[in-house]
Amino acid sequence: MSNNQFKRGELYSVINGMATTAVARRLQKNFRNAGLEITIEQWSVLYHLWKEDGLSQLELGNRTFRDKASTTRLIDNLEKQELVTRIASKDDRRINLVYLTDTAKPLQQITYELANKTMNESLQNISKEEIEVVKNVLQRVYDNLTNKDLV
Amino acid sequence: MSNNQFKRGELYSVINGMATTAVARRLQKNFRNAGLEITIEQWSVLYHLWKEDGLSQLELGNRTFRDKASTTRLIDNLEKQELVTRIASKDDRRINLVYLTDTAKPLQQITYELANKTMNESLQNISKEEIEVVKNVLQRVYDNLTNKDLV
DNA sequence: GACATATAGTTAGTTATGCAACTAATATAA
DNA sequence: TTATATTAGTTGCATAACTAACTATATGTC
Repeated sequence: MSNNQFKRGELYSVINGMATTAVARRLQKNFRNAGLEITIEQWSVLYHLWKEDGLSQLELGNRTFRDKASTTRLIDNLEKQELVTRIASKDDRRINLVYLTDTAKPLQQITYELANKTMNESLQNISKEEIEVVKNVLQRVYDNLTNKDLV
Repeated sequence: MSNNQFKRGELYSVINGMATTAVARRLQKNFRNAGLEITIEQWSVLYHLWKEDGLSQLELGNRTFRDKASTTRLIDNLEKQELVTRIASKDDRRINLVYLTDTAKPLQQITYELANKTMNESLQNISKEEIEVVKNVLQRVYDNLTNKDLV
């Protein structure tokens, strides 16, 4: 069909996404070593709230590539740790708007630094041009799989 | 420190590995649509056994980038489905060698086809050269994070 | 041989994932 | 305005991840 076939022996290493998994693990380790109790999944939610506070659960799910059930539990856990609060929208009471608490705010600076540190560790000896190609290709892969229905 | 910093706004999309996640989800969906009951994680183990049957659990963990606890459960589930069996090594009874059953064998052909189909769907309009760059960079990222101790 | 150490695998505990079925609130149509 | 459909979020169920503590077997040293 397409002409872009991986050799079979290489299929798994690509699908597995070992590199991105390793980056996530390293970031988690860097959080833990700094005494931060949050998971990277929780951080991914906080990250988007620091950019724009008061998003709905559905919107947070979209931005972090999760379904709504996963988003619900993640926010449950963030609420348990008192890092966010749910506030029902005045306009539409089906919607929960998620807001950062004062506890969450000081985490922004330190976690950004740890994320940058992690990226530096990951990207040693990799050129800006290569990074651009990777980002671009991963985005196109993502678009290939989400912008059309399953055949 | 390094000169390869992502802009903050781009950090998450890279760390999250959205593309590889999307590929994994699509492969899972393609399995399900074909009536196959296995998860992609289970498939990743079968994949390595089809290449070389009778690996130890530890070796399977290494090849699929999992720790031993995760490998144990995955093989528990594969055994429940009667796709593999554990046989204690004669030489060292600590070691479980994992073997494919006759039930697993016919899955190889169909799952390889579905994996190739998934890769074709994912890699539409992406050139061989770009794919080479991505594979190379991801490998180097992985090496950066695993070939040395945490700072 | 006896004791300490290392290794392979298991188990417990916590978090996270996805799907499917459900509730509650809103929007649409008759 | 009442019945129907859609939407946002929750819950149940199953799988999977990692860490830490554990068991059993092997190895190494005295």
